[in-house]
Amino acid sequence: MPELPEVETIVRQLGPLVTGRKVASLEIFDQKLDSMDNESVPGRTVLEVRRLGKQIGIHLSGCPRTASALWLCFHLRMTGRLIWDDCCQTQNRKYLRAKLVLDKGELSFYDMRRFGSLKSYHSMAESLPAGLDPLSPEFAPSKLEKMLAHSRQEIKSWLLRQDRLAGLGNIYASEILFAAGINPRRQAGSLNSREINCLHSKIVEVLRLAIENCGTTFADFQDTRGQTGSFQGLLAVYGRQGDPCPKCGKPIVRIVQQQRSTFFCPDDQE
DNA sequence: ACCCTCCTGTCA
DNA sequence: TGACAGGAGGGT
Repeated sequence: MPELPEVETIVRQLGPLVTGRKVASLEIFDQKLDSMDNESVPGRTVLEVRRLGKQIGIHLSGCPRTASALWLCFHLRMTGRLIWDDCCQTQNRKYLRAKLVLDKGELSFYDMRRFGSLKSYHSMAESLPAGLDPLSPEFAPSKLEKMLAHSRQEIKSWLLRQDRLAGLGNIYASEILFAAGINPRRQAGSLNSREINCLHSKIVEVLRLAIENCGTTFADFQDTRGQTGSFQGLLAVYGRQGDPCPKCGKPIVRIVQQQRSTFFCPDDQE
């Protein structure tokens, strides 16, 4: 499920639930996550929960064994879910990959496709060579213009590059380009100043609106409380090939770029 | 700058 | 049976 708005939703919920709690244990059930050193986690206290791009970082204090603080970083990839106190047994236990047990409550990491990851770092920055967060104050039109300059990559593909902007994914890339009226096949470096300003403002607007709506949910439940987002009701083009374009009424078209679907309106996106 | 792959499941 | 799924690292 997770692009920036969904991850932000999880982080906002998780923060108040776990901050100040003490870690009792970290259980790993999937061999793919075995590189995680779960012995070094018990006894630490949760200091904060933060998002970096699409990653979720749980900041842990030092402990008697190790003085230095630690970041537990989750990346949910396609099907990862972090579920707080799964009392309702809403999730299929078969996909339980790890569990962080606190002095009160527990956080379960489910992941059907097992693309997700859990690793520990001494700082969050080292977890990924991440690009700029599009919701950070540093993200200005001039900055976007510099990043786009000379790139011959198609703008849709460029928007998915986490080493440039960290957090956009396949849904919001299509939605943002539709809102900005920019054809997904345009070369990134070919956008003029007017288009870049528009793109910049739509990136921020679409992400903020999606966060206000707790993200997009396709399957049943997603977030830490098993709640669903509601932004799927506001999607203009994603998954809507053949549906009438909200602006002009002509059919939305689906194309494939780098083996991934892109949805757009050929009439409204030049 | 692309294509494949990692997994498991659903749907046409 | 084959296409596709909200992601991204690795190889060419």
